[in-house]
Amino acid sequence: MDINNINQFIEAWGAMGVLWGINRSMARVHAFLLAQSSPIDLDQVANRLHISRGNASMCLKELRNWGLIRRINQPGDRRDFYVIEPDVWNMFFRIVVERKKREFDPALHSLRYLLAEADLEKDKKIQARLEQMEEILSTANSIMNRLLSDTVKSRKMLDFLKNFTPK
Amino acid sequence: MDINNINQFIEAWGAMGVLWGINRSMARVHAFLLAQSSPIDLDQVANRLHISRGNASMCLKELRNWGLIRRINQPGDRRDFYVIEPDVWNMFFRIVVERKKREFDPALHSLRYLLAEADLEKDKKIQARLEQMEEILSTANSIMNRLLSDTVKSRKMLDFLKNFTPK
DNA sequence: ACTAATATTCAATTAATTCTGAATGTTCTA
DNA sequence: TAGAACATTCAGAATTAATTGAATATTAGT
Repeated sequence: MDINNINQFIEAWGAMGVLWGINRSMARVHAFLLAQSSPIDLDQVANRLHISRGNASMCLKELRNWGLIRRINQPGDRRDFYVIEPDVWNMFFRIVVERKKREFDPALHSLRYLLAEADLEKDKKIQARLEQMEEILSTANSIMNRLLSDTVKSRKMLDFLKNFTPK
Repeated sequence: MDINNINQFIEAWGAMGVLWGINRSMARVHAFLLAQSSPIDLDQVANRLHISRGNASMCLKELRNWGLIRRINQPGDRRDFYVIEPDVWNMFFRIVVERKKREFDPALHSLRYLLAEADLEKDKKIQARLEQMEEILSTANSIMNRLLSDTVKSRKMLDFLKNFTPK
């Protein structure tokens, strides 16, 4: 994989990351590590992507929180090195888990809170609408919880759905 | 539903919107319309949420692009009025369709482009990783396309999954 | 315990996004 | 076709988010 292609990939992934709620630097760091086969240290990340060491440090930390990369140590070397999560399937799994936690769960929580606290008696139409929303999100929530508790199960589910149509 | 509860809901929904990539004003306008049972015009939106008429106009336009609200006309009234998409299930459906279009599709496209253009021969490990990513995203893509082409089918699928565990 | 090498934090800066409101466009009525 | 009522656009202002880099912390070797 030559330099130009890696650069192109890094920028494409970076732009895309912005679209789906991961900041640009973090997505670029992720792309860079995806395109490397040996461990990379903080300086290499900062130099290659032309970002500050502080920013690189924060991006690597955040990618680790998402479970997308791993920190490893080389014997006889004090520096921290980073590699991409080796199981690709697991990588997507982590992204879905993280996004559910950040986006979906607060939405459901806020809706439930509203239904519990608000005095909706006066407008049945609105109450019915919000209750229906809660029901749909609850169903989605329990399906996701069941699937995301088990990588193997998720993978089987995806394979199953590939050839399934409800009638 | 009293004023305080509506206000609380609007702000909660607004904050949440930011989390999941819809801007604050747009999410607040959406929340306001969700909590109304009769059609609302642009002035009412701007006044109630303390935003400019220009901003209100853009938010209403964007919500219409997402398919989350409808513009209607009252006979004998020149103003445009807006109501929430009446079918709640359809509302979520629209959100998923729109987010797939904006987030998922460009990701898959950029990955496919890279695989087609890049000279990956030199590093089989990276090539294998990217190909596996493409395969997973392609599978997810075809499942989504099939489901999202048909509201009724989607609904049935959700009901089916509620009680299904792959073994 | 001191020094050197490396990593992290965070206040200040820079960049990106959102919002405003005046200008402009559209549509209806007379 | 002129004017009134309403809607939309978009350049610049205001706000919010991301980034830098100097200060601070951590770790390992001596």
